[in-house]
Amino acid sequence: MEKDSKSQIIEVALELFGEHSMNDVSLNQVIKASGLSKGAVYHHFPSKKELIKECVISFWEKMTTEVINAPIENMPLKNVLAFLQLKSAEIIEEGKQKNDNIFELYIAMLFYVRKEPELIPIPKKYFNAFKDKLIGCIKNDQERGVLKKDIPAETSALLILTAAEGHGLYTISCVLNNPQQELEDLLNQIYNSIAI
Amino acid sequence: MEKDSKSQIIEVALELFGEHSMNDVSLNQVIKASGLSKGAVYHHFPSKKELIKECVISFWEKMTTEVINAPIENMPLKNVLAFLQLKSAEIIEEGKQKNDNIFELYIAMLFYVRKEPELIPIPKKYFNAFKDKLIGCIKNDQERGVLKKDIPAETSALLILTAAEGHGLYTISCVLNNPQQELEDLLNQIYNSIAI
Amino acid sequence: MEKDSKSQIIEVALELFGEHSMNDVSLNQVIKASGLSKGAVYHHFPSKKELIKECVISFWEKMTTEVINAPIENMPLKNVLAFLQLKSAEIIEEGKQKNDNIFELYIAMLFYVRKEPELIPIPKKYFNAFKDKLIGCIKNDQERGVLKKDIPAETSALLILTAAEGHGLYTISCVLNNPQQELEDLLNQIYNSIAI
Amino acid sequence: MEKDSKSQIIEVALELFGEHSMNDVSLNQVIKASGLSKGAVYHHFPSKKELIKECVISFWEKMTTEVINAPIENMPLKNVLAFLQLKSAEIIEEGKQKNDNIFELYIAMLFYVRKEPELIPIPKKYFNAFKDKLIGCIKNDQERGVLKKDIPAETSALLILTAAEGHGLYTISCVLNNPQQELEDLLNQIYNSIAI
DNA sequence: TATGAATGAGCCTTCATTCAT
DNA sequence: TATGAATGAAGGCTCATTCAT
Repeated sequence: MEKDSKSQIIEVALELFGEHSMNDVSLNQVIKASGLSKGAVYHHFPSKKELIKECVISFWEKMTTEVINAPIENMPLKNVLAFLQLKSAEIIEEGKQKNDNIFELYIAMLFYVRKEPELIPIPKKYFNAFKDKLIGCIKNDQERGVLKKDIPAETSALLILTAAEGHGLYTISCVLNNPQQELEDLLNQIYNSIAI
Repeated sequence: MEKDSKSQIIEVALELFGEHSMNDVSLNQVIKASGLSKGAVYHHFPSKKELIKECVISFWEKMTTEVINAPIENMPLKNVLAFLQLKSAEIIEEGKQKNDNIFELYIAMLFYVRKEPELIPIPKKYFNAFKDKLIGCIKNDQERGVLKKDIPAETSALLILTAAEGHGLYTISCVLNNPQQELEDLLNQIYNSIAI
Repeated sequence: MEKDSKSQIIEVALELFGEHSMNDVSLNQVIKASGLSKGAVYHHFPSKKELIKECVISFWEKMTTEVINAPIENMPLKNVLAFLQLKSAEIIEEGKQKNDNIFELYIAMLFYVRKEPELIPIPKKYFNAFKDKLIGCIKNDQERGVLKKDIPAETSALLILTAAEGHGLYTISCVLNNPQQELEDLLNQIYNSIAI
Repeated sequence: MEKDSKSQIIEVALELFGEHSMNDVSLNQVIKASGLSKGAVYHHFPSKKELIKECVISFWEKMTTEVINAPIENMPLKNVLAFLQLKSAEIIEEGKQKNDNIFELYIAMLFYVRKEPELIPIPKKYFNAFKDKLIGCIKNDQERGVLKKDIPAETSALLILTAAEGHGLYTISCVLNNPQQELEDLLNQIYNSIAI
């Protein structure tokens, strides 16, 4: 079955991309790890570039689904932020234990898109899905009278996202002293600034 | 003079690293661009890795000096934020016109350090210098009664930095619709939340 | 068929190793001489080291078969020694005419094994096959009453081998005046000392 | 003083040649180990080839002096053979403990001369000195009625030398089971065959 | 669909050597 | 005498890719 081999290759490649940098993973490694033959891989993907492209697409699709399925809907923002902290802690911990680093791959995936402009919509979809979910929660809380109504939900959501993103970057570059505490402080300050 | 050739090579390499990704620049390219011979480069740097290391160091030193010399001291925070927006716009514009992208290199430099833990202090110094400057401005404004005194300057500074960082990341990954406007919104919201 | 290319490469390499010293033969030379491409050679051998290893194995296997097939069985020792002299003369002559030198390669092969201890059994097999053949002849002659029975065949065989070996070494280092005469003298003296 | 630097370089080079194979030692290594500068070495030796040449000469001169000074004169052959065994054991032991291998270097030195025929007389001198010493001892013993007079001392000496040489070769190629015992057996058999 | 042998450009690195100072 | 910057050929090796089977 074509489908099987193909998606298996993508999966294996993504795994390797998580362990090393995308640039440092050769097709040979993917081939060896996939257990298939050179010809088989080239049968499914005309070139390495194409394989990577499909990996990027697959990656963002997974991320998007994950966000869409995140049990955030109708949560008070307070809880959402706690959820974010938890996720962050998880990723950091995982990065320490395993050899891979999801966040690093995530950044690489974000960057990759620049070279293939037709792919831009894909991470954008993820980003917007994320932002929209946040906006939804914020608006809910505004309705419930928990958050100030005169601060645009859009900007608040963006602030949460960018701050978390920047914090992640600083974290994996080992520039922060106590990443988890600092993330908590950041999100708290944001929350307090928009809470009634 | 050794100094000349060596620093020239670093300079040329950094330039190339700005145009393509650090990983994609071969020593041959550096050599060709430097106008020197293969042997000459290897005379100054025992390996490509070492050359990159010195480039990373040089990069962060430049960045740190730039921050330290930034005419931010004693500025009201309002102006500092305007200054940040200006800088951001500049970088974005430059990235569009030239082939290089300072921000992408900046991220790569941040990441590189993970593989060479002894280098971590170097970007950390830059980061702290930046944060300290911001904290200074915020405390000044607090003294002057422009900013709320009950919000810790430290966290506010970190919020500005992470939000700007995250915004940069989102910008170069083409995920935002109107980056400059959105940065303005973000910084405004932050400012308003801490202003009296 | 894999076999063809692979063994062809080994053959070509062994030829070159005979002409120059193993160390002085570059993979490029092997590649050029084999008529294949760089990639093809690396497809069959993961590294130069591995190629050399397989050459060493192939060399000793050939040598061993040659010894095992040598028409020495049941010959009187006298004739065997004459046979040895002939072989020696042949090798010396060949070395003078062609560019290669079997004996030099032989020594190199003997030495190589030190760096790859798992290969030691291979030349050892050759050596023992040779010694056993000699021992067989000596014992035969002892039975026939041609050679003294109180001198251990084992040591006599070893004496013949080591003396021939040492003589070979001195010959190719041009230290002897009349190698063939001297070899005859040596073997004669050994023979006489154990003959009745 | 030119003499000092020059002979120091040779000494250092010979040391390295003992540790690695002559081919594998680069001038850079010699330069680094000598503590001198590139230019300095090239001031003394026009090329690597010339340096090696002088090392070869120096090596054989040392060896020759050593033989000439060996306290063998007037010794009964019996003792000389015991002395040889001792020396052999020493070299083997040293090779096991240190990283270097005198015997391997010795062979390389013997071979080297083939490429530079004008050097042939140098190891030849060593070889002849050794042989002559042995001949002297044998003749002494013949006079004293310990050794048979009808066996030419020349051939006996050569037999001892070649057997020892061959034994050495077999020893360092790990082909023998009990090198020291076997050397003793060999020399004993030779001795007995010429003793009265 | 799948195999794996073959290709050749290009990568990082080492080396002997030259030469201005 | 001595320094060390510079040269460029060559070495071992990797890689994406092609293609006959």
